[in-house]
Amino acid sequence: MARKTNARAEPRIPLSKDRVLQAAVTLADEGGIDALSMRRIAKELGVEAMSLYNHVANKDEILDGIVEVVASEIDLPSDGADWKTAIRQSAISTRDVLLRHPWASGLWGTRQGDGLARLRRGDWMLRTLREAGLSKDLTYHAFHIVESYILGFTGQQLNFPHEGEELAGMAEKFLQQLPAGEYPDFVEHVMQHLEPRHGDEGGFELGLDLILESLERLRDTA
Amino acid sequence: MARKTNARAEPRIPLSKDRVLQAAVTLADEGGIDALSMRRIAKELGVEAMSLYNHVANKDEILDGIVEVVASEIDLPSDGADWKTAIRQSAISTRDVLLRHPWASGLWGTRQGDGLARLRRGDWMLRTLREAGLSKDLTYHAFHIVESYILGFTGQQLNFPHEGEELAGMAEKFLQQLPAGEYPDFVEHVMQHLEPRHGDEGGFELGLDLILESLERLRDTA
DNA sequence: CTCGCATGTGTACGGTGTAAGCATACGGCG
DNA sequence: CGCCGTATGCTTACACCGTACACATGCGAG
Repeated sequence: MARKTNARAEPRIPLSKDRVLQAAVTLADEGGIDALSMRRIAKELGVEAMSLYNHVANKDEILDGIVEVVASEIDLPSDGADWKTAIRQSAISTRDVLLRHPWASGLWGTRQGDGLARLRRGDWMLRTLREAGLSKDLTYHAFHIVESYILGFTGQQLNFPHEGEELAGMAEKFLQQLPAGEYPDFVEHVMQHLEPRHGDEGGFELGLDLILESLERLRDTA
Repeated sequence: MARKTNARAEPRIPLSKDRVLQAAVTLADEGGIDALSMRRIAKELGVEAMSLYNHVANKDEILDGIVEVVASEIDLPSDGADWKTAIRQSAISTRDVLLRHPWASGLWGTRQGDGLARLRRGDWMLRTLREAGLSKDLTYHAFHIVESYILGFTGQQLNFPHEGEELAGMAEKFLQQLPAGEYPDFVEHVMQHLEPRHGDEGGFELGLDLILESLERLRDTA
């Protein structure tokens, strides 16, 4: 009553790049990356599609942006701890974040990734390796190796149905249709995936520790 | 003159799933995965888009199919060689194939992958590990670790501009725009990418050997 | 020869990203 | 206070996408 304008009660929060990215992340989390369309993001924000373009250049910028949002969720342990446990923690955190946003690992691998959050993370990891005493050259390769492993493992894990229920059903159908007995080792592997003890929790850390210890050995023998 | 029908000289090869997949691979190789549309594949084959549906159920089947095409290009060394060199060779071949079809690693990581070629490869690798004397459990994890590394490393390499020329240009622009001196280790890493001696050839095999030797050590101490 | 089915075509629908032009509302200025 | 420029949002439109559906055609089996 008091104000003539603004009869609507809603405070009308203005749009912003942050709000757009936030909505995009939410949408992707709920419906997968294919659910991300400019029109749907707009609807989520109670707005028309073209309005988004006042805050982002195009859809690519949104994709880059949500990867950055995800990257900024990754823990980078403060310095002081042993380098192996530090990298271990951040690797696990990276994996957790990527599993929390199942669409992210695909984008992470596809986009250039020159955003601040990813840059900060890369720098942190390189510094940690350097301060651990790895040579310049070894650090260069170690970085690639560790990153490859984290991304590769997580991506692979995401392709598999993670919920036990779903896994069992899919595995059964899969085992039935493949040439009977022709690929016994593969069959065995699928069966192992069904064993409850392989929750794929230990698997990741096992390989990670393998790599970290190898790097340490390389450092000490070089 | 002889035949009344078939005035056209062209023999009119009939369509087939194989021809469709072949065209799709060619198109993706030339223009990237985004260039793959039903209409464009059809045009490549001198046909209308809807005709493709007589040979494939939908676009997803095409995507699965071209990943299979790629997978079937991978070398699986015949048994007999040392297990480490066998896996080494096939890993390198896998990487080469994925680099040859830059769109493939994305699909490889995204699709379920229950095709014959991928299945055959998986089985081959698992068998090789088993015959190398790894335990059931260790084989299970070793498989994931090696696969993760191959896919992760290759994917990462693909995101970087591979041609020296392009790399140099991008790196320069990149280095200029990032907060000056704030991320020295990352800067150093980018610089290392520019050094000719890091053609990323050795890098892949270095990490690979690291992993294989670690697995061997695990096998012998278990 | 004829019939039926496999193969290819044409059209249409709902979806996509985004270019261009228009409406409006708000902040800084006189 | 009033004005105005600019930032923000809306509308319309275009080209392209995957594919459902109805139809044309030609070839092989009876």
